[in-house]
Amino acid sequence: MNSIAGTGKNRGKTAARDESTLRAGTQDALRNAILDGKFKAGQKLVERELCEFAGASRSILREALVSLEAKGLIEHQSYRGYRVARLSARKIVEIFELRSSLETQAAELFTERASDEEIGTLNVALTELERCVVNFDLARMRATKERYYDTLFTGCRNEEIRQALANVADRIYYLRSRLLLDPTRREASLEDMRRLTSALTSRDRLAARSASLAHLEAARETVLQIMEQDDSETAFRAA
Amino acid sequence: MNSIAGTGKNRGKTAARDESTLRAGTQDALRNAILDGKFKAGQKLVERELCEFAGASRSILREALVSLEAKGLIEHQSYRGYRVARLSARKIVEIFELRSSLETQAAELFTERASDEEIGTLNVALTELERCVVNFDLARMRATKERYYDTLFTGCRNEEIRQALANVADRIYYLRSRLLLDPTRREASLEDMRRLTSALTSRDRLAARSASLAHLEAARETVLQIMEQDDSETAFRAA
DNA sequence: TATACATACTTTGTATACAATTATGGTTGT
DNA sequence: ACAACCATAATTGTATACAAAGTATGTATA
Repeated sequence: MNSIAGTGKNRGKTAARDESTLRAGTQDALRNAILDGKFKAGQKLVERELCEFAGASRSILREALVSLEAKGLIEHQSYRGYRVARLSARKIVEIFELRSSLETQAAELFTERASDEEIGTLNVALTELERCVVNFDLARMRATKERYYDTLFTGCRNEEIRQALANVADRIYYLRSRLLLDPTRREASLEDMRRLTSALTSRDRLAARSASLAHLEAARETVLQIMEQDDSETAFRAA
Repeated sequence: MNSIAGTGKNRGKTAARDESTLRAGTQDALRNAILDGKFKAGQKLVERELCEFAGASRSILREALVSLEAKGLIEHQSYRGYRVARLSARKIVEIFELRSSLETQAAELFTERASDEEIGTLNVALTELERCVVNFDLARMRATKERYYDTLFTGCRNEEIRQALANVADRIYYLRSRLLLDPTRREASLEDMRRLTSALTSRDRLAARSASLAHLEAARETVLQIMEQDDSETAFRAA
């Protein structure tokens, strides 16, 4: 009946998408629910309930599910339906390796293709980031970091890589807040980004590559630590 | 009606997939039709006709289409339906850069994780490849090359990267035959693979990276040449 | 306790209807 | 002949009902 998708209830938290069709809106509503943790990892997704939640008919809902499955956000088993994707420690490592490979390539390409304006944007964002760290302004920090990476991934002038990175980001989105909050990491991360920014600004391809690699390696280590921490029980189970 | 999907008519040409549900079978049938060139780039895909072709109902068919769209094999426009994805020269370059990034990462990881058996398999495949080139046995060459890369992508022990590479391969599948046929490229390519295999065998990460990069760069150049060649008209149009 | 069975529920697939939008082809006016 | 315009057909988007197949669950029985 009444369509929730695209009518405001599920807007604003994460990026707005193409909601020109009901399917796109439904898909976006589900995606947001997953990213926001409304649907938790491993949770069973029952079609009937989702129809109600999204205000969509079954046809539309199922198409949305198929698309989300293709993007790796949910899993499917025959006659057992869909559930929110669960990430084992191994899977997370794999995704980080994938991300590493893409992000490093993006950084390299950026040095050759980005406009001077984009380089300027990076530096502005970095400066703002420094302020945020000092002021413990996490919300602004989050937004600024997003702006920084948006610029980086746009500046590499490769839509395929940008898309793939966006997908990867969605899949490990739920780790983000804890990564940002990690106190030991915060200063080191900033230093990494200073190095990266400097390399990108001077358009030094090799330096950009190595800075990017170092940053990602450090992030990966932090994630693994976090995971060991709450490894004992919840959330993470092998597929 | 009678379901064609998964009943033999569309089997054998390309890899067998999960056909446990009709949807999976339908999706696979369409994918094969696209890879085999039965549906050509840019061709309009009319739902009613596809239903008949795949022997599936419209609901199932549309789900299959949604999935193929997510994988980048077909494009969609609202109220204008689906068509087989068209690749502009720019898009091909982007995909090659994506592939480059993934494949070099795979090669690097292979040097650290592959079993000695896998390294053996690579060397056997390489030897066989040499023979194929001498004998102009293109069919066997194709199969052997597939075996080589399967081994490489499995040996890197990263399912995410393997999957992403499989996707990329699908999207540029139709270029493959022409790449293999290129006479100037064939010897050079073999030399590239000798270098790569040697680096992988000695588990030399850096050498593997640079060999992989060189190989991909050469392949990219060849593709661009081929494209300029038949650039004048058919097939390739900007999105 | 363990097995078998009955039952309810979920998923999968089909068919159908109708609305929304686009494509097509012809008519008209110039 | 040619352009704008309109009526109609074709296609896609959305919704719903129903049947078939498989899964999950709980109960009775050995």
